[in-house]
Amino acid sequence: MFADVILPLALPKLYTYQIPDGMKVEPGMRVVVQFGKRRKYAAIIKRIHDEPPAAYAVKPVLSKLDEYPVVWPHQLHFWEWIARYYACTEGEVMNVAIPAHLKLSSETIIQLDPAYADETSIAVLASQLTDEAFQIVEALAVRHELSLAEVQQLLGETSYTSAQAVVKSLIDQHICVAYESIRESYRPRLETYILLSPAYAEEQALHQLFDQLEKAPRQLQILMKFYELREKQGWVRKKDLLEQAEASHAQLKALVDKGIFQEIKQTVDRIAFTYDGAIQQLHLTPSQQTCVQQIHDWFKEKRVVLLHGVTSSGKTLIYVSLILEAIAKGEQVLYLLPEIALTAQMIRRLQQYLGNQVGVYHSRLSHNERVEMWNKVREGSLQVIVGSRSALWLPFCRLSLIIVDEEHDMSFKQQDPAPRYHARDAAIYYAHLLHARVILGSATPAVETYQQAMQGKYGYVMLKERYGQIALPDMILADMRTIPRQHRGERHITPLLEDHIRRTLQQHKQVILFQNRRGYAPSQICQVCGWVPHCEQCDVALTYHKSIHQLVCHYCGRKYPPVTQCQACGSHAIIHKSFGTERIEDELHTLFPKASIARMDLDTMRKKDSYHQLIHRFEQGRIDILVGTQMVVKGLDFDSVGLVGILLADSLLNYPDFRVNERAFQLMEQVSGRAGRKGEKGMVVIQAYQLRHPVLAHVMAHDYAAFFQMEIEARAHFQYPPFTRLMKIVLKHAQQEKVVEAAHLLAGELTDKFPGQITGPAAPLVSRIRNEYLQEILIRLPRSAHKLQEQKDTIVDICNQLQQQSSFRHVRMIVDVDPMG
DNA sequence: AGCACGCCGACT
DNA sequence: GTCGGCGTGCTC
Ligand SMILES: [Zn+2]
Ligand SMILES: [Zn+2]
Repeated sequence: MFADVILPLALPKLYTYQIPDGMKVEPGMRVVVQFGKRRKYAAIIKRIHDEPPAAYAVKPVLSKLDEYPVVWPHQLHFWEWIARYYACTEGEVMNVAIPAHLKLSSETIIQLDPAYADETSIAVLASQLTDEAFQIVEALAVRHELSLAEVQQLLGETSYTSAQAVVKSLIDQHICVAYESIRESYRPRLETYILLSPAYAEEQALHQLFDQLEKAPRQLQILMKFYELREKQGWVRKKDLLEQAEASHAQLKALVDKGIFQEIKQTVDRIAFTYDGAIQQLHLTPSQQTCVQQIHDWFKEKRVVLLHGVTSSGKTLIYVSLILEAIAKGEQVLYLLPEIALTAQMIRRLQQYLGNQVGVYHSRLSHNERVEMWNKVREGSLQVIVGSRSALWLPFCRLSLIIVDEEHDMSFKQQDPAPRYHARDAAIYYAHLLHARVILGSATPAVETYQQAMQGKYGYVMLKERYGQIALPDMILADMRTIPRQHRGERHITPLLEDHIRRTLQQHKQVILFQNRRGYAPSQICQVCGWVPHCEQCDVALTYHKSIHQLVCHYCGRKYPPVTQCQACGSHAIIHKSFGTERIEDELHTLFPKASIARMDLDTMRKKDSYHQLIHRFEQGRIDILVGTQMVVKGLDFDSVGLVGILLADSLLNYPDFRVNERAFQLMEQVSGRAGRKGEKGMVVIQAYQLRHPVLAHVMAHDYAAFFQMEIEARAHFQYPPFTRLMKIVLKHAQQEKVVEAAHLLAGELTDKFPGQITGPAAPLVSRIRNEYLQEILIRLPRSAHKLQEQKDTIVDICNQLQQQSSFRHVRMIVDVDPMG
């Protein structure tokens, strides 16, 4: 029999190995195989068959690593679909899908040849070998074994030749021997427990023991404590006994040596499920009950339901209700959140209703913890998982519901290593495969999602009621031009915002000021109405390039002369403006010298725990004004925020990205949701130049439907999703001329094949990253599934052909299916 | 992704 | 003449 296996590498094909007679394996099990000259990997069996390959000699499966499959057959189908849809290899999918500790690869270990076992024979080598080679021999004489990595370390930076070359010559001279070592890296956690020897089980023997220990009061004390602990919890951990009896290791060891105690090692869970609070009974309001009923009705005919609920409308309780039903039926539920930071908060809320039936899974768990969660989900002993997108890869055995909360959030799309998958979209496909259901939850649904719901492809349930009668905040626009002319450029807070901050602080309430993280898109802007020129073809904001004194479109690369007159109001007052991220703390300090001001962004939150510390300080009221980027929008459920300020809405509105409006609307709506508390109305001040921007009007009115109507028309007119599907090819190379040449060639070939579907090539806004120049090509693909896949495959072929040409071998090409920007 | 093989430049 | 640079191709 033969096994087609997936190797954890970016290889386009499966590889076939022979299964030795008597080895019992199944698809989904990990096996050790040799791949290439020496290296060994843990590969996953995808298919078992009896078709002997004719074209090559087959190598045998060396051993099996699992008694049970670590992934289910349905997962293997899912991986295959992901690889095809997102144009990557199954090996790359495997690499993101399974925990690092289930992925094994061998390392080369070297030893001295037995002929050099004694010191004299080694000493002889000193004169024959290079310094580096002899250094290795000396180290081996002491340590017996070295891995190739250790050799590299030993030679360090002083080495001119690679460790590999030195080792190879030692092996060729028969001074060293090498072998490949592959080891399981998962280590179960062991804890030592203390038992009383069976000999003392009898009462009589026990009495004798107490008498016997009369002369050893410390040991007697330990024995007494042992009884106490055993009585209390039924078992005795060594650690607890030592601590509570205040005993030393030596004293306990004496008892073990005397044969009174026995030590046993037992594997224990790393993740403690220790929620011991009261389990709350779920009470739904009438409108929430109706909502649950509506979801059930939709599920009779639809796989996916969009739950459109304004902030704090109690979406979580709806989820809890559905989770409880699934648990009762013995089924599993996956609850996906866009960011790891949100999982901790959510799990605390869910535990109030579900106790210890909930687990977390995300990439910040330790490698060993991830393996343990993996196994619990596979066995079905854990029914509910809250996690970030990586939780989608867990081996669920009875998954019946996937909840994608904050489904509009673009961080569900994986950016860098392939597969560049969208967890929401992937979850919907996975649910099809498993006959499971999906709930997409959001206050501001993604345009694509809402469109599907409006067309009847998804069920749609709206939850209007605001929980606890929290009123929507008052919305105020502040004109940036009210900053006195002489202070323009140095001041960024309008008199109106300043006034509202002052009043809020006087009422001892807190202020959050939002600043956009994506900074710096230099553009032209009308000073009178705030109009910004857009590309006629792509509908994205044009960027002003000072060096060439031209406006550039970052999608199609088209250049325009600078505008001199506003196309909206006719004014000639056009200026250049960069919507960057200003450090406004100094300004705040000057305006409010007594207020305590803190900043929350990726840079200041880099240190471990600084995030939680800051939140804690804010909750305690020790921070008056919190300035932050996107981080302050997500996740935090602060209670006493009186005012939220958006420092410069234009920085959200002018980014060259076809989704800007969607992003801006979602962000401003979400920021607004932070203002206010139970019973008290909050306030939101939006500072902007473009006061008449349509997105702002919809935000002011909290009118999602109107926003959607406007946006969907633009998407239709400019042929963006959901009316087409997009594919982006990013080319990277250290030399600008090289990427530009490759990009133009590629775009040319693509245009031949798919006329009218290609935009670009063009340099993106950030055109150089880590010493590499970038070029991007955008391709519009049809919506119908079979044509789509066909065209995708052709595009990948064209890319590979170009890559094959020796002059472009070093141009990196990254294919991004359904890109976010 | 490794790893080996193979073909050209600067050194013994 | 050799050593070693890395460009090219393959791995069941
Ligand atoms: Zn104007
Ligand atoms: Zn354009």
